Amino acid sequence: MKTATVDDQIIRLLRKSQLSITDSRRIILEIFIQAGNALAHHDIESRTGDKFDRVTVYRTLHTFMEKGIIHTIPTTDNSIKYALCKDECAEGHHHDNHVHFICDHCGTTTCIDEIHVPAIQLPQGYRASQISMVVNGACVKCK
Amino acid sequence: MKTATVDDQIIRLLRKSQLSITDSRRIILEIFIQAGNALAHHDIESRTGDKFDRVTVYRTLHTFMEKGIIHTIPTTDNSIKYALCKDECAEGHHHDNHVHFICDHCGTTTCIDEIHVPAIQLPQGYRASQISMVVNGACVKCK
DNA sequence: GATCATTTGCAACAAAGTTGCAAATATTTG
DNA sequence: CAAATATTTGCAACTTTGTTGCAAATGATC
Repeated sequence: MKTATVDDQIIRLLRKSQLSITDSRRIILEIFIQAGNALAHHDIESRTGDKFDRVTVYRTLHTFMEKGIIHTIPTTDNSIKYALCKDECAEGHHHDNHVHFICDHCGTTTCIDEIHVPAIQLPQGYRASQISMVVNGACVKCK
Repeated sequence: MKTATVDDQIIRLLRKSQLSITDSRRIILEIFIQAGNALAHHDIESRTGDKFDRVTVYRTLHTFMEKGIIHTIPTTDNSIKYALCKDECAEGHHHDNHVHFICDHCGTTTCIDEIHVPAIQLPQGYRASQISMVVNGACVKCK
């Protein structure tokens, strides 16, 4: 069965992150995997309905962040978007060195893994720890 | 007098944007000019005290955005930061093609005008309208 | 399967943002 | 310059978003 495989994958990921296997974590991870793109807290809430308390969703997202399972994408619309990390993300230390695309029409936010953030030369005195690049425009569907 | 000059500058800017000259607009613009870096809604509110209603600050920022007087800087902490645009910004159409720096220690957000966002090659089908680059790290003061 | 640690839901709250409407302030016009 | 008109502001009420403490429920361990 196909679902069983995804479920195995999820359980392995949670184990690896030293998290106990709970319904909310399983389901929220599944939502991320099925979505394939970045989701705001709100998106997750509307997808889980009233299966979980709002607070649980907040806490689950925080936990996933701490464990390096998801990462945030900066936006200008007062809504943090979260996306699944690739395997290289260590605990509390993200390497999401890829470009993010936000469609102005449908709002879909995608990680463009193929494209890395180009290096830049900062002025004297600045020290960079993280660089992120967000591209707005029209996505493949909305073009 | 020095203040008179700044005030003239502000009045000219508001006229140019076809906005009526009101206290809130004058004072909020002055705050931006004096700050020299990006400010969140909250920062402005704490600087104006109870001189204006909270709603007025929201509306003033929206108006400035529409008129291309300020632009937003994407952040991952659920707080939109606003910064003054350079003159090239047309109404509703921003060209803030520079790199933004957010200090992880003091939170100061600055526009690094000297450094332009490097061009990137998006995959087939995507069309970019705006690219923004945000660098996190330690600023000159906090290094 | 009992014990212990962790997670969840609930309630109550704080903060952030929005909307409609009347009063106040700007701008325009005679 | 003052009256007429247009715009902006403050207030009240509300929605949405995010947080915290604590008891009950669930998961892990032996």
